[in-house]
Amino acid sequence: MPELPEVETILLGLRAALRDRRIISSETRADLRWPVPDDLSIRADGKRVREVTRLGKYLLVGLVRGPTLLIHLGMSGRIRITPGAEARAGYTPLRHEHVTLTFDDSSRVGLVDPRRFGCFLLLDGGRELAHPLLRDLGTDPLESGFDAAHLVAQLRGKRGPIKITLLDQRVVAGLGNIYVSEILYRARIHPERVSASLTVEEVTRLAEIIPAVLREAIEAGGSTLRDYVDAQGRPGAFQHLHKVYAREGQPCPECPGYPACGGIRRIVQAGRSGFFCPRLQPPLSLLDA
DNA sequence: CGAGACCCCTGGCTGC
DNA sequence: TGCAGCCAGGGGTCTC
Repeated sequence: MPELPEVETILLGLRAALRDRRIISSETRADLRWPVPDDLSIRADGKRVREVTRLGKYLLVGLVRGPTLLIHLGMSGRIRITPGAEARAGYTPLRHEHVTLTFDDSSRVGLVDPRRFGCFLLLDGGRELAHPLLRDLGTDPLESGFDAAHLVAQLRGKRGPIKITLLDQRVVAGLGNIYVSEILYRARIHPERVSASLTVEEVTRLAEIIPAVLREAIEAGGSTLRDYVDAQGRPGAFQHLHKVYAREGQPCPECPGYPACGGIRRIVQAGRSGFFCPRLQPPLSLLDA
């Protein structure tokens, strides 16, 4: 479900809600992709929140003199925040609310994830980046280290299609299926182009467009296709600004070729749908072969 | 190393 | 109304 813009939007809500809060108790009702650690209460209860951060699509809640909660929302996960005043009047976990934390002001934070592709793990404080799930993550496109030279280096030697390469979290941390289609459309790059065949000019364009699209999406509160809502329960609006995603057969908004061109195309790569304009995103460059 | 198939799981939608 | 089949914003693991 959530890609970087959605996770970032959730992060901002979570950070505001958890500032200086202390965990009073924690409840686990079901396991996610991996079992929720059964020593969660032992290690987390009584600990104060130090900071809430994000790495790619992972949320990290660091606790003072304690572990760091590592949360991934998978395809269908969301965070439910209930203010203390409301929770004191009575609190009922939602269907599929697999983990609930109660804080010192009675507020609750729940992890709701119907498909259970997400995770909720504990990392040792101070050694978070050594964890296998975080160790190999690529650069976050909103960080300063993400620029054209960096992306050129990342794509060097990559023979796979650019769409699949950009989805690889070791190459760029945080991109997902929606935004990759939107980004390649805006960069006028066909999703099947061999990654290493992109010209420096094209990669430079990508390196500018990737953070630009993500920032615009964050500004709009993310994309809601079916069930995404932020930590306060609000849907995003960026889906209204999608140019190609899930628009097969519809006219590309910037292409004069419709209806002769047949409109936006859908292709499947690595089992996932992708969308592009066949005229604005030509399939081959002279460097491909 | 890379690429592809398969798996995890629930729910919404479509077509019969 | 029921049901089968397909699809979904992610990603780990295994095989070749």
